[in-house]
Amino acid sequence: MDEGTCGGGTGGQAAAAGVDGPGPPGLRERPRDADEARALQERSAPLVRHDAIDAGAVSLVAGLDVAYSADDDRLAAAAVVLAAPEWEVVDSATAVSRPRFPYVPGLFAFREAPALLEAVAQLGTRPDVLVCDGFGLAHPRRFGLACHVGVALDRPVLGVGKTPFVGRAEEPGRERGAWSPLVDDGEVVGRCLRTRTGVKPVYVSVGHRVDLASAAALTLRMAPRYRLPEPVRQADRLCRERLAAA
DNA sequence: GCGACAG
DNA sequence: ATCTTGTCGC
Repeated sequence: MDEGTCGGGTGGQAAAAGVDGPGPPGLRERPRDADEARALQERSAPLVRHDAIDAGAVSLVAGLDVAYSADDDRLAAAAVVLAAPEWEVVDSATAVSRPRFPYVPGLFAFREAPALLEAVAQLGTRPDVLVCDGFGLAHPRRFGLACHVGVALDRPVLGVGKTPFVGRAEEPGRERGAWSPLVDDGEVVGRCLRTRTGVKPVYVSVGHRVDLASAAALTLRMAPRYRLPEPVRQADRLCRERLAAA
């Protein structure tokens, strides 16, 4: 593990009171190369669980996102916890480090997950669900970032992507709440969901310990006003801010 | 073989 | 991801 500077946040100063955990082997280490990374994903994919959860009963959600520096090679990860039903920020943490893996479509998690897990470990709050900016099962090997983070933490995680990666979906109805299945290789790997009437839809997929219907319902509840779920918007804002600071 | 390819 | 202003529309 490289050096990494962490910053606690809004709520608890006492670190590590929230989510943490060793998780299964491999997911917290850096693969030697792309082949090893792919093998690790194939080995981990069977561990993903789909559990139905009551989206309306979820009260604490953590949004996760990463920002990259324009000039140097720093990267900042943020985890922001929001409380339903108004989604006000109740806790947050950040971690600054360097990418530990090159950007390769499909191996995205090996780049961002280490810093994200570091930020999550700093939280003083234990969220019911975590939301990643990216995909879960909607991935070539059915093990995208949301699955990687979910299995590593053994916590409920879902992914919300802004642009399609794998699979195809028909254009959902124009109204908020309309959706269509995201299908890849004959398999439903996610859902194309319209969170705002007349606005480009988002792509929801299962990360871990949550099923697709629950993930979509929760995504809609977390996005009462903007296209992206509030936790993701807040995490996006915080990691950029953290990068702007020294 | 060629192009596409989450952030 | 990042480089980047104003502008059209609800």
